Amino acid sequence: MKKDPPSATSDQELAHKLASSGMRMTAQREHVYHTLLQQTDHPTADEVYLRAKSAMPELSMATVYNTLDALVKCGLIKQVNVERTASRYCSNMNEHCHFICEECGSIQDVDFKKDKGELPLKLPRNLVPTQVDISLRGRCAMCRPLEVPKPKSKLKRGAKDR
Amino acid sequence: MKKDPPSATSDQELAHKLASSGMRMTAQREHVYHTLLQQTDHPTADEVYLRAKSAMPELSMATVYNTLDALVKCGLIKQVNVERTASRYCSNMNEHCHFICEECGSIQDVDFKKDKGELPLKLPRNLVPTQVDISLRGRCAMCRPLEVPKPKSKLKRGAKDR
DNA sequence: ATTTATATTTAGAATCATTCTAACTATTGA
DNA sequence: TCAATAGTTAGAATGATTCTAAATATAAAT
Repeated sequence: MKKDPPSATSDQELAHKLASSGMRMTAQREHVYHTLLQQTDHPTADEVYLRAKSAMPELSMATVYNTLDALVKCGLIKQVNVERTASRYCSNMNEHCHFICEECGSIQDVDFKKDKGELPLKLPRNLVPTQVDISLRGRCAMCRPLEVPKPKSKLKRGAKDR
Repeated sequence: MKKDPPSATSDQELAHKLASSGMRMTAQREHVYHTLLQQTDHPTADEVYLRAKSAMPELSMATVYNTLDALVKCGLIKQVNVERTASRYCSNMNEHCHFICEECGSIQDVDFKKDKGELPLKLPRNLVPTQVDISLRGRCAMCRPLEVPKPKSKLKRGAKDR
């Protein structure tokens, strides 16, 4: 539950990446970025705004949008569009995809396997994708009614449920 | 270029699928559906509205939205959300995914291979996806600058830069 | 340090896709 | 033929995002 203090490494990375895209390091950008690092759920711009505003009350929504754009352009965060509702933002920059719970709307990261081969697609030679987005839909563990395993005749079920 | 006349088979399928979802067959639904079948690009609701309206001028935008919803619910069309802009609609009901051109915005269908194995994902056992969406981004054949073949060592580089 | 140029922030207005509302019309079934 | 239900319509409302223009901060050049 304890949150890390703003780490020098992430600040340096931020400053560096911003600079290499010709952008300046500002208090707002630093703060919004740290807000994103603190909770690795997938907040909307509005949620980022509310969280960040509590420690920086003058912060505006417009700045949050500008900053999120800037961070996406620098390659520090990802914009996640799995629903038709508000965009969500993700500070996990490892290659991964998303599982969206149709019940509660939560989003979880799903990693690729190490030896990710080719996708099973009939992709014409003249189409060269630079990016692949995969999203999965279903019910998360919390929302799925617990499956009652078929009772095995010999074992007593549920012993460890207590 | 010639378009097929409304086919009896598709009308029957429409009537049947609507009925089995407790919905009625109406002139507007039939017309919107045929509009979608005529051009297999991936029109937005607005584009469907404009195309359909030309032959049925009293048609309203609200009805187009209602109808597209109804058709999606019946399993006759798919809603395609690859951009943050307006939803697009697709009458190709084969399992497929989409290639979006970052240059011109066009969308092409990409089929899965027959023997589509497992996706290369580290999917926790407690997550059971009911739907998988894959979208690819890149430049389509039209927009990709023709690849200049690598100059062989004998040729003077830069000669053609003049 | 002071000035100048440029980037950033801000509040609020504007936009765009979509959904909602409420009155009207069409269809179905008693 | 009448009542019940479903569908259509125009326009208002909504929600996320972008735009605007003025104010402020930062960096660069004297």
